[in-house]
Amino acid sequence: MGILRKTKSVKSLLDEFEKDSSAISVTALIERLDTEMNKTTIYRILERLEDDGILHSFLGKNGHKWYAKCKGCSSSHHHDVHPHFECTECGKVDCLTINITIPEIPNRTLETSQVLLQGKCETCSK
Amino acid sequence: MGILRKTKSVKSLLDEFEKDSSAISVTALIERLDTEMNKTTIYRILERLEDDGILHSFLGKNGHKWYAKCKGCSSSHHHDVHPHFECTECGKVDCLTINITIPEIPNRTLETSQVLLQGKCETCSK
DNA sequence: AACTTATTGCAATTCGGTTGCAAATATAAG
DNA sequence: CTTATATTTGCAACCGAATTGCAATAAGTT
Repeated sequence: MGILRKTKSVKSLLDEFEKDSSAISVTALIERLDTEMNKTTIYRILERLEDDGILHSFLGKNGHKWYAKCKGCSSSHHHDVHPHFECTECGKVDCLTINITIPEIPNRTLETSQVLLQGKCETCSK
Repeated sequence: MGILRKTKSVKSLLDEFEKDSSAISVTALIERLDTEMNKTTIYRILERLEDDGILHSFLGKNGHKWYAKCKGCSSSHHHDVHPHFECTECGKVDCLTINITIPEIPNRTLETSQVLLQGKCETCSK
Protein backbone atom coordinates (compact mmCIF):
# COMPACT_ATOMS: atom_id res chain seq x y z
CA MET A 1 0.00 0.00 0.00
CA GLY A 2 0.92 3.63 0.01
CA ILE A 3 2.00 6.20 -2.49
CA LEU A 4 4.18 4.77 -5.18
CA ARG A 5 4.29 7.40 -7.89
CA LYS A 6 4.64 11.13 -7.51
CA THR A 7 2.16 12.27 -10.08
CA LYS A 8 1.05 15.77 -10.88
CA SER A 9 -2.22 15.16 -9.03
CA VAL A 10 -0.49 13.98 -5.89
CA LYS A 11 1.68 17.08 -5.86
CA SER A 12 -1.28 19.42 -6.35
CA LEU A 13 -3.09 17.81 -3.49
CA LEU A 14 -0.13 17.98 -1.16
CA ASP A 15 0.27 21.64 -2.10
CA GLU A 16 -3.18 22.34 -0.74
CA PHE A 17 -2.18 21.01 2.64
CA GLU A 18 1.09 22.90 2.44
CA LYS A 19 -0.53 26.28 2.05
CA ASP A 20 -3.42 25.58 4.39
CA SER A 21 -2.44 24.55 7.88
CA SER A 22 -5.96 23.71 8.97
CA ALA A 23 -7.89 20.62 8.04
CA ILE A 24 -9.62 20.53 4.66
CA SER A 25 -12.85 18.79 3.82
CA VAL A 26 -12.97 16.50 0.83
CA THR A 27 -15.77 18.51 -0.71
CA ALA A 28 -13.69 21.68 -0.43
CA LEU A 29 -10.81 19.94 -2.17
CA ILE A 30 -13.09 18.74 -4.92
CA GLU A 31 -14.26 22.31 -5.50
CA ARG A 32 -10.78 23.81 -5.38
CA LEU A 33 -9.20 21.26 -7.68
CA ASP A 34 -12.17 20.98 -9.97
CA THR A 35 -10.24 21.99 -13.07
CA GLU A 36 -7.17 19.96 -12.22
CA MET A 37 -8.46 16.51 -11.46
CA ASN A 38 -11.43 14.24 -11.09
CA LYS A 39 -13.15 13.78 -7.73
CA THR A 40 -12.54 10.05 -7.85
CA THR A 41 -8.85 10.75 -8.14
CA ILE A 42 -9.01 13.02 -5.13
CA TYR A 43 -10.69 10.37 -3.01
CA ARG A 44 -8.14 7.79 -4.06
CA ILE A 45 -5.06 9.92 -3.53
CA LEU A 46 -6.26 11.01 -0.11
CA GLU A 47 -6.74 7.39 0.81
CA ARG A 48 -3.19 6.55 -0.25
CA LEU A 49 -1.74 9.54 1.56
CA GLU A 50 -3.51 8.39 4.70
CA ASP A 51 -2.16 4.86 4.29
CA ASP A 52 1.27 6.37 4.11
CA GLY A 53 0.77 8.33 7.30
CA ILE A 54 1.12 11.66 5.52
CA LEU A 55 -2.46 12.69 6.17
CA HIS A 56 -5.04 11.62 8.67
CA SER A 57 -8.78 11.77 8.31
CA PHE A 58 -11.77 12.25 10.55
CA LEU A 59 -15.45 13.12 10.26
CA GLY A 60 -16.86 16.57 10.87
CA LYS A 61 -20.16 17.28 12.61
CA ASN A 62 -22.25 16.49 9.58
CA GLY A 63 -20.44 13.19 8.98
CA HIS A 64 -18.42 14.45 6.06
CA LYS A 65 -14.78 13.57 5.69
CA TRP A 66 -11.89 15.90 6.50
CA TYR A 67 -8.18 15.46 6.07
CA ALA A 68 -5.24 17.13 7.74
CA LYS A 69 -1.50 16.80 7.63
CA CYS A 70 -0.09 14.40 10.18
CA LYS A 71 2.36 15.74 12.66
CA GLY A 72 2.74 13.32 15.51
CA CYS A 73 1.04 10.34 13.89
CA SER A 74 3.11 7.50 12.55
CA SER A 75 1.52 5.27 9.97
CA SER A 76 1.72 2.21 12.20
CA HIS A 77 0.34 3.70 15.39
CA HIS A 78 -2.42 5.85 13.96
CA HIS A 79 -4.69 6.51 16.88
CA ASP A 80 -5.64 10.15 16.53
CA VAL A 81 -5.97 10.95 20.16
CA HIS A 82 -5.81 14.64 19.45
CA PRO A 83 -9.13 16.42 19.16
CA HIS A 84 -10.43 18.32 16.15
CA PHE A 85 -12.09 21.66 16.62
CA GLU A 86 -14.84 22.74 14.25
CA CYS A 87 -15.90 26.39 14.30
CA THR A 88 -19.67 26.78 14.22
CA GLU A 89 -19.32 30.26 12.76
CA CYS A 90 -16.74 30.14 9.99
CA GLY A 91 -16.66 26.38 9.48
CA LYS A 92 -12.91 26.07 9.83
CA VAL A 93 -11.61 22.87 11.37
CA ASP A 94 -8.28 22.56 13.15
CA CYS A 95 -6.28 19.83 14.75
CA LEU A 96 -5.59 20.75 18.33
CA THR A 97 -2.25 19.85 19.76
CA ILE A 98 -3.63 19.01 23.18
CA ASN A 99 -4.18 15.42 24.16
CA ILE A 100 -7.40 14.15 25.59
CA THR A 101 -7.02 11.39 28.10
CA ILE A 102 -9.46 8.57 27.70
CA PRO A 103 -9.75 6.59 30.90
CA GLU A 104 -9.61 2.80 30.92
CA ILE A 105 -13.07 1.34 30.52
CA PRO A 106 -13.79 -1.86 32.46
CA ASN A 107 -14.12 -4.98 30.32
CA ARG A 108 -13.64 -3.15 27.07
CA THR A 109 -10.66 -2.97 24.78
CA LEU A 110 -10.13 0.47 23.39
CA GLU A 111 -8.72 0.65 19.90
CA THR A 112 -9.30 4.14 18.57
CA SER A 113 -10.96 7.30 19.74
CA GLN A 114 -12.21 10.40 18.05
CA VAL A 115 -12.91 13.66 19.76
CA LEU A 116 -14.73 16.36 17.88
CA LEU A 117 -15.15 19.69 19.61
CA GLN A 118 -17.36 22.48 18.40
CA GLY A 119 -17.51 26.13 19.22
CA LYS A 120 -16.06 29.45 18.20
CA CYS A 121 -12.51 29.44 16.90
CA GLU A 122 -9.80 31.90 17.82
CA THR A 123 -10.86 34.38 15.15
CA CYS A 124 -14.60 34.09 15.65
CA SER A 125 -14.66 34.17 19.45
CA LYS A 126 -13.07 37.61 19.64
CA MET B 1 -41.09 22.34 18.51
CA GLY B 2 -41.27 18.93 19.98
CA ILE B 3 -43.69 16.06 20.10
CA LEU B 4 -47.26 17.15 20.08
CA ARG B 5 -49.27 14.09 19.22
CA LYS B 6 -48.83 10.57 20.50
CA THR B 7 -49.37 8.63 17.34
CA LYS B 8 -49.04 4.92 16.78
CA SER B 9 -45.75 5.50 15.00
CA VAL B 10 -44.28 7.49 17.86
CA LYS B 11 -45.21 4.75 20.30
CA SER B 12 -43.67 2.01 18.15
CA LEU B 13 -40.45 3.95 17.89
CA LEU B 14 -40.25 4.60 21.59
CA ASP B 15 -40.88 0.90 22.19
CA GLU B 16 -37.73 0.08 20.29
CA PHE B 17 -35.67 2.17 22.66
CA GLU B 18 -37.52 0.70 25.61
CA LYS B 19 -36.58 -2.87 24.81
CA ASP B 20 -33.08 -2.06 23.60
CA SER B 21 -30.89 -0.25 26.06
CA SER B 22 -28.08 0.38 23.61
CA ALA B 23 -28.03 2.96 20.88
CA ILE B 24 -29.81 2.16 17.62
CA SER B 25 -28.82 3.28 14.17
CA VAL B 26 -31.42 4.89 11.96
CA THR B 27 -30.88 2.28 9.28
CA ALA B 28 -31.52 -0.48 11.80
CA LEU B 29 -34.76 1.20 12.82
CA ILE B 30 -35.81 1.53 9.20
CA GLU B 31 -35.26 -2.20 8.72
CA ARG B 32 -36.99 -3.21 11.93
CA LEU B 33 -40.03 -1.01 11.41
CA ASP B 34 -40.23 -1.55 7.68
CA THR B 35 -43.76 -2.94 7.79
CA GLU B 36 -45.01 -0.39 10.29
CA MET B 37 -44.00 2.95 8.92
CA ASN B 38 -42.22 4.85 6.22
CA LYS B 39 -38.55 5.74 6.57
CA THR B 40 -39.31 9.42 6.18
CA THR B 41 -41.60 9.16 9.16
CA ILE B 42 -38.84 7.54 11.16
CA TYR B 43 -36.41 10.34 10.39
CA ARG B 44 -38.98 12.93 11.33
CA ILE B 45 -40.12 11.36 14.56
CA LEU B 46 -36.54 10.83 15.71
CA GLU B 47 -35.87 14.47 15.07
CA ARG B 48 -38.86 15.50 17.15
CA LEU B 49 -37.92 13.14 19.97
CA GLU B 50 -34.48 14.68 20.02
CA ASP B 51 -35.92 18.19 20.12
CA ASP B 52 -37.90 17.09 23.13
CA GLY B 53 -34.83 15.77 24.90
CA ILE B 54 -36.16 12.22 24.91
CA LEU B 55 -33.47 10.93 22.59
CA HIS B 56 -30.06 12.17 21.65
CA SER B 57 -28.18 11.51 18.46
CA PHE B 58 -24.60 11.13 17.35
CA LEU B 59 -22.67 9.80 14.39
CA GLY B 60 -20.99 6.41 14.27
CA LYS B 61 -17.63 5.73 12.71
CA ASN B 62 -19.00 5.66 9.18
CA GLY B 63 -20.84 8.95 9.66
CA HIS B 64 -24.27 7.39 9.94
CA LYS B 65 -26.73 8.54 12.54
CA TRP B 66 -27.47 6.76 15.80
CA TYR B 67 -30.00 7.53 18.49
CA ALA B 68 -30.16 6.60 22.15
CA LYS B 69 -32.43 7.33 25.04
CA CYS B 70 -31.41 10.34 27.07
CA LYS B 71 -30.66 9.84 30.71
CA GLY B 72 -28.79 12.80 32.05
CA CYS B 73 -29.43 15.18 29.19
CA SER B 74 -32.02 17.88 29.54
CA SER B 75 -33.43 19.37 26.38
CA SER B 76 -32.03 22.79 27.15
CA HIS B 77 -28.52 21.81 28.08
CA HIS B 78 -27.87 19.14 25.50
CA HIS B 79 -24.14 18.81 25.42
CA ASP B 80 -23.49 15.07 25.18
CA VAL B 81 -20.25 14.99 27.08
CA HIS B 82 -20.55 11.27 27.56
CA PRO B 83 -18.70 9.09 25.09
CA HIS B 84 -20.19 6.53 22.78
CA PHE B 85 -18.53 3.19 22.36
CA GLU B 86 -18.78 1.35 19.06
CA CYS B 87 -17.75 -2.30 18.96
CA THR B 88 -15.61 -3.11 15.94
CA GLU B 89 -16.66 -6.74 16.13
CA CYS B 90 -20.40 -6.89 16.70
CA GLY B 91 -21.24 -3.33 15.70
CA LYS B 92 -23.14 -2.55 18.89
CA VAL B 93 -22.96 1.02 20.13
CA ASP B 94 -23.44 2.03 23.75
CA CYS B 95 -23.56 5.24 25.68
CA LEU B 96 -20.95 5.12 28.40
CA THR B 97 -21.76 6.68 31.71
CA ILE B 98 -18.27 7.98 32.29
CA ASN B 99 -17.51 11.62 31.66
CA ILE B 100 -14.61 12.76 29.57
CA THR B 101 -13.06 15.99 30.72
CA ILE B 102 -12.30 18.42 27.97
CA PRO B 103 -9.75 20.98 29.08
CA GLU B 104 -10.24 24.68 28.46
CA ILE B 105 -8.78 25.69 25.12
CA PRO B 106 -7.14 29.11 24.97
CA ASN B 107 -9.03 31.71 22.94
CA ARG B 108 -11.75 29.32 21.90
CA THR B 109 -15.29 28.97 23.11
CA LEU B 110 -16.35 25.38 23.47
CA GLU B 111 -19.97 24.65 22.75
CA THR B 112 -20.32 20.92 22.26
CA SER B 113 -18.09 17.90 22.16
CA GLN B 114 -18.45 14.42 20.82
CA VAL B 115 -16.33 11.50 21.80
CA LEU B 116 -16.54 8.30 19.83
CA LEU B 117 -14.55 5.36 21.10
CA GLN B 118 -13.98 2.17 19.22
CA GLY B 119 -12.85 -1.24 20.26
CA LYS B 120 -14.19 -4.50 21.59
CA CYS B 121 -17.27 -4.36 23.76
CA GLU B 122 -17.83 -6.27 26.97
CA THR B 123 -19.14 -9.34 25.17
CA CYS B 124 -16.62 -9.38 22.35
CA SER B 125 -13.48 -8.70 24.39
CA LYS B 126 -13.92 -11.82 26.50
C1' DA C 1 -69.58 15.36 14.26
C1' DA C 2 -67.11 18.98 12.12
C1' DC C 3 -62.96 21.48 12.00
C1' DT C 4 -58.18 22.68 12.33
C1' DT C 5 -53.59 21.42 12.40
C1' DA C 6 -50.02 18.05 12.90
C1' DT C 7 -48.49 13.88 10.93
C1' DT C 8 -47.69 10.43 7.51
C1' DG C 9 -46.74 8.07 2.89
C1' DC C 10 -44.92 8.24 -1.42
C1' DA C 11 -42.00 9.39 -5.00
C1' DA C 12 -38.57 12.03 -6.44
C1' DT C 13 -34.31 14.28 -5.38
C1' DT C 14 -29.84 15.47 -3.29
C1' DC C 15 -25.28 14.60 -2.29
C1' DG C 16 -21.09 12.34 -0.43
C1' DG C 17 -18.77 8.54 -1.58
C1' DT C 18 -17.67 4.13 -4.41
C1' DT C 19 -16.90 0.96 -8.44
C1' DG C 20 -15.59 -1.03 -13.04
C1' DC C 21 -13.18 -0.44 -16.87
C1' DA C 22 -10.62 1.52 -20.57
C1' DA C 23 -7.13 5.08 -21.53
C1' DA C 24 -3.14 7.55 -19.93
C1' DT C 25 1.24 7.96 -17.63
C1' DA C 26 5.11 7.12 -14.30
C1' DT C 27 8.84 4.19 -13.51
C1' DA C 28 11.89 0.25 -14.51
C1' DA C 29 14.26 -2.58 -17.92
C1' DG C 30 16.81 -3.11 -22.01
C1' DC D 1 15.88 6.66 -25.98
C1' DT D 2 12.48 2.98 -26.53
C1' DT D 3 9.82 -0.65 -24.84
C1' DA D 4 7.53 -3.06 -21.36
C1' DT D 5 4.55 -3.25 -17.25
C1' DA D 6 2.24 -1.85 -13.50
C1' DT D 7 0.05 2.12 -11.37
C1' DT D 8 -2.88 5.93 -11.81
C1' DT D 9 -6.53 8.61 -13.77
C1' DG D 10 -11.10 9.98 -15.97
C1' DC D 11 -15.53 8.96 -16.88
C1' DA D 12 -19.96 7.42 -16.21
C1' DA D 13 -22.77 4.80 -13.73
C1' DC D 14 -24.05 3.50 -9.30
C1' DC D 15 -25.05 3.23 -4.10
C1' DG D 16 -27.16 4.47 0.06
C1' DA D 17 -28.24 7.82 3.74
C1' DA D 18 -30.84 11.66 4.30
C1' DT D 19 -34.15 15.44 2.65
C1' DT D 20 -38.15 17.67 0.29
C1' DG D 21 -42.82 18.77 -1.64
C1' DC D 22 -47.28 17.65 -1.67
C1' DA D 23 -51.49 15.34 -1.20
C1' DA D 24 -53.84 12.18 1.95
C1' DT D 25 -54.66 10.86 6.71
C1' DA D 26 -55.30 10.99 11.53
C1' DA D 27 -55.11 13.63 16.38
C1' DG D 28 -56.91 16.58 19.32
C1' DT D 29 -60.35 20.64 19.96
C1' DT D 30 -64.68 22.81 20.27
